[in-house]
Amino acid sequence: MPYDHQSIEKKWQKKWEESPESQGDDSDQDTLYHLVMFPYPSGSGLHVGHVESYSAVDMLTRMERMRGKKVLFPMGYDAFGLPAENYAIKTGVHPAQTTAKAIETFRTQLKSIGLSFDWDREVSTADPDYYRWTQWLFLLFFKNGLAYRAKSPVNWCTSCTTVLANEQVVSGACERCDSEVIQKELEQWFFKITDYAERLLTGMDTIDWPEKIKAMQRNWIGKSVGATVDFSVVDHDATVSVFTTRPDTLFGATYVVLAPEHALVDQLVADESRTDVEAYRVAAGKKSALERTELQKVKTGVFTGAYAINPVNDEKIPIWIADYVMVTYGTGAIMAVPAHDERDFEFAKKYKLPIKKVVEPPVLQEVMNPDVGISNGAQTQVKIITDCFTSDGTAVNSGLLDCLKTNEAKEKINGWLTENGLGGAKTTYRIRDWLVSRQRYWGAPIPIIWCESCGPQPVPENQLPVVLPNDVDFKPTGESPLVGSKTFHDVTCPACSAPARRESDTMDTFVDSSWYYLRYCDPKNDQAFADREKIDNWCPVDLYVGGAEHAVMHLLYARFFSYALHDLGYVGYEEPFVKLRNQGLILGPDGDKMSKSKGNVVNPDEIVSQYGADSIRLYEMFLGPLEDEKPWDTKGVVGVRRFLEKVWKLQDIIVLEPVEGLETQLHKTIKKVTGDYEELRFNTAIAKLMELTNAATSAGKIGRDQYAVLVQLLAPLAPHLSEELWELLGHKESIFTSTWPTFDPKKIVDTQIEMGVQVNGKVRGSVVLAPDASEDEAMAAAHADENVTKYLDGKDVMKIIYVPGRILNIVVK
RNA sequence: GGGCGAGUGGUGAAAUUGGUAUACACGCUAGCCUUAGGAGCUAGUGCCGCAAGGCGUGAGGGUUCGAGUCCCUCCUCGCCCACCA
Repeated sequence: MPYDHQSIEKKWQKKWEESPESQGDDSDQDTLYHLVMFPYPSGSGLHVGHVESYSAVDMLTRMERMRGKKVLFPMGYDAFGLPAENYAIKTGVHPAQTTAKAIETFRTQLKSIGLSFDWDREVSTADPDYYRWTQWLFLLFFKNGLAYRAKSPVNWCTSCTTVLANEQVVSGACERCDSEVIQKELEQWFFKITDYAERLLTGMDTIDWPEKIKAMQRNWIGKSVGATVDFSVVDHDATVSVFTTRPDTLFGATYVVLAPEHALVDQLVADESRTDVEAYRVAAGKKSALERTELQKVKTGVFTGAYAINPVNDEKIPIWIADYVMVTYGTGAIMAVPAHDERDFEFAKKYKLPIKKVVEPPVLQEVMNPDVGISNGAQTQVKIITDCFTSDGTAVNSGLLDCLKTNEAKEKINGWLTENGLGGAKTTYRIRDWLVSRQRYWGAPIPIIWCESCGPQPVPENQLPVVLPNDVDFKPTGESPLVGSKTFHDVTCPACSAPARRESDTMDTFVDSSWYYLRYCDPKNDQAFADREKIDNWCPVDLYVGGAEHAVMHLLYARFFSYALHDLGYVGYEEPFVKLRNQGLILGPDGDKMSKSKGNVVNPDEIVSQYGADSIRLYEMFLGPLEDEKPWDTKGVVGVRRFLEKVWKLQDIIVLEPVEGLETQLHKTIKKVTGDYEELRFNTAIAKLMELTNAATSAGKIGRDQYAVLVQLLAPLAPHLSEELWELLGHKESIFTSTWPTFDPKKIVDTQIEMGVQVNGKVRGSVVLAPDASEDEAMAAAHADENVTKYLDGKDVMKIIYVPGRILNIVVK
């Protein structure tokens, strides 16, 4: 009987559907929560990249369940979002229809690869029963001061006349129509993620995440320790406050720069400079974010005609505006110290501004290698960029700071600034509050009602969800399509009953995905987003797997939500995802990123029908380490398919008694495979299973119980085939109700091992020995090897290094 | 400019963490079988060399009995961030 993947996979998928494996009730003690990033249900269906991460976690989940753990492993859909809405603009087909159809397709595809999701817990963010709680969470944040409304510059597409999210701006242009994106000042809704900047930073020390993701989040949060310094303005009743990380260089400040958008510019600018300053501000405002950052080669600026007083030495220094200073960072103003900052140096040279040296570089010093204890001759050369020195050193020309090292000088000047009420130590963060409102249709409506007299009022909880209306025109106008819906827009104020209007913006879809893993814990609950006990039973998530592209968006937002919900008493922990792993991109066969335009997209359906679900699962895991980028090679699928066929054929050579010669290898395989699965190292686990299969094939026989163990080890990877073989072995119950095999430590000890013999460090032969053989025995064996003795003849043995079981090295002269 | 990571056969990749480099698989070569095969089986396959032997993990140094692995100096590639004061 040949291995017929199609009938086997159909048969078992049907059985799993009819009697899904119990995932345990919510009061179980021995629980794990395995999570994969839920997909956006795109019209093009499941991608091989989805298969990669879902298969990996499915395998670990199946093993843990066989080891007696209750594992929550849910799936859902991140169903709101732009593509469906854009499709509606083009075709008039309602996003709800497009999305529902795509979800159908995804579900069918996911089931076709035999993933053991708990389908009872499936969620969709576009479902009113889901977004009702997204809205509820918005109101929770609103009532607790974590959601607020403010004016802010946002990305504006001139052609689509609509706001774009940062991620929808590609190289300064609209991703949809490729036209220019400019900055526009609009009033928007924000979440106060900045309140959590420090905790989001320090919390990372407690979680097992890839260093790369942590680094990206740290960089995004952008903590910077320094000081503020207040400069009074000559002939004006005004103070310019600047932020600097080098307060120790205050004596070297020779001018002050404000961002063009800085609020004080209007007040300070001298009449004779007004025309120039205005022209510069207009020009800067027109520049896109792209131009302002990428055309950084040339710095430009304009003198305002005003002067500031350096508080530490009473020097009168000019105030400039320049767009190399960002209004959004620090105080939007800097003190320029050209002698010790490259940007200021460049600017000062261009505009002939004075450069004053206040830090002396340290002298050259010899560095001792602490490991060796002797000088290795390496030296640290101080970095001198022509006349600009940016490293630490010793203060000079700095009055009270003279002769102090940079660190000491910082401390001293900060104290002085504080004492004199002129500023002092200050830490800033680069992260900005999260802009969550979108002038879009296909998202969760923001549950706020605007009243002339009462201001923004939360929609009463018993009126949630605020359901998306259907009487809308999707054509972009610059306003949310919801404005056009009379049934939606015109309401009464919940506080005073006066006529009022409903907020017409919807929420960023990242709000939906910031809490979805909580909904899985209790997906049918209509009293709360989830029951606290159920959350605490499963959460935090033990293992989270998904793409690295979400490093500073979803993964940061979800952490913020978790911290906020913790503080408000809704969850019992701060960090939501204890362990995170990123799957590497699967590239096209040509080594390029898969894309429709390149025509190198591999459709998993075709692989499933031709080779089988078990083969595609196994193949994607066998490709290489989960976290690496790997090119797809359809020919490689043949290899794992052959392996499955070999396993299938082993049925023909089953014997009743265990085959002695396979016993050690079997137990070593149990050990290796179990450990590898735990670490998500499926490629080496599969290789080990192949070796065992090859060994059994060569031996021409395998014991019935030995075969059963092999099938069990294979079960998480190739669930359909393993179920079938398990049944053929005479079992009535699913293989996944069986107990995961354990190895016998006594059986993994080799009685004989092959060991290399080196002469002067070069391998010259090998000997077969007991692993605990004595040095004399090892030497005797080595002398019996003529290739070894050839190199020993006529030489004196100086030294013998013998590491039992590892190596014998004979040093001769 | 900053951060993270990687360079091993023709290809995807292994290497018990300092102990016989290239496991496993693809591909390729030869042979067998077959009407045929994008099927199966057997053997071979790092490089140079007829051989003995030599050389081999991006390059060059170092430590060590022994280095893909540790240390130093470089080179190349990938990803992310970037006028952040």
